[in-house]
Amino acid sequence: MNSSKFLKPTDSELEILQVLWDRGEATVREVHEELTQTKDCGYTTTLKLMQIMFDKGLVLRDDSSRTHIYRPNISKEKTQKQLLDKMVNSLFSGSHSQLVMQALGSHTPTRKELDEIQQLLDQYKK
Amino acid sequence: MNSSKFLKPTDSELEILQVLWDRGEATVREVHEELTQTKDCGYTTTLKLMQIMFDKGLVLRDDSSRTHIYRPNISKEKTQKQLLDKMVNSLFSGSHSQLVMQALGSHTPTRKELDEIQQLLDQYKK
DNA sequence: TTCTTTTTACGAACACAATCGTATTTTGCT
DNA sequence: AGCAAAATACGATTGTGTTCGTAAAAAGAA
Repeated sequence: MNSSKFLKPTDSELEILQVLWDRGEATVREVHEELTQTKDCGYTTTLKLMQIMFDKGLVLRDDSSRTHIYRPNISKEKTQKQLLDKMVNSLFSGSHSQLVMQALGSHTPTRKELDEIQQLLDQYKK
Repeated sequence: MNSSKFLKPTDSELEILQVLWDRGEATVREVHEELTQTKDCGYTTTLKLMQIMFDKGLVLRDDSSRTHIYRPNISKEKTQKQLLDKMVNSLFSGSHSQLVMQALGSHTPTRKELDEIQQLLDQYKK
């Protein structure tokens, strides 16, 4: 009964989720260290954000020990799907293939990428 | 020298742009009529949004006659590309093909869609 | 002309995201 | 025990998106 309702993470929340998805779990300190390699903000800012995410149910928290340990409570795949669907509806008139075309068209894929996509396509053709 | 800087339209602004892209141009009334088929808001809300969009440079405005006429000032394609790129970076680690895979995987494409994508793929393979 | 309708303009209110300063609590070191 | 470092909790502030009420201006109808 958690991830069924549509919770759209904000941009900052996505940055944090990215770290949690990568590492599986992390402390505020660990997340903060990683974030500050890209952007610049105070420790308490990261802390506050993660507390809010906990309140929203976006992450789980183990507060049995002094330093709390956070884990994602929504899967990367599900989140990707949700935001992708939202984009398809708001920008591509609901057409997934339109989006695929645009994604493929706006950057030249590598050989490997081509093969991967081709494989998926072949699978559907059967 | 206008659309070079990265202007990210908000959700509400995208709804309005969608109408303008479809019709080419429209009055506030026309946009509002179309919007209220989906969502529910007052006329002045739509007006205010479009005025803000004008200030931001997202739309052009012909105010030579009593009722102003609005036209988009950013192309649908360019906007799609911008937001798609943003999503690829924030959610797919910069991998376009990852996004394509997810988009294809989360909904079964029609025969026509398959052919279109295949055609694009073939083009790259050469 | 006078009244009603339509449109634009302006500003206020509300919600929420993001940031940070400060206080409190806990841990570990001397 | 006493002190410093690290972590959490709390509240305030700022910025921005969204909504709407009201006023002013313009157009049209009686």
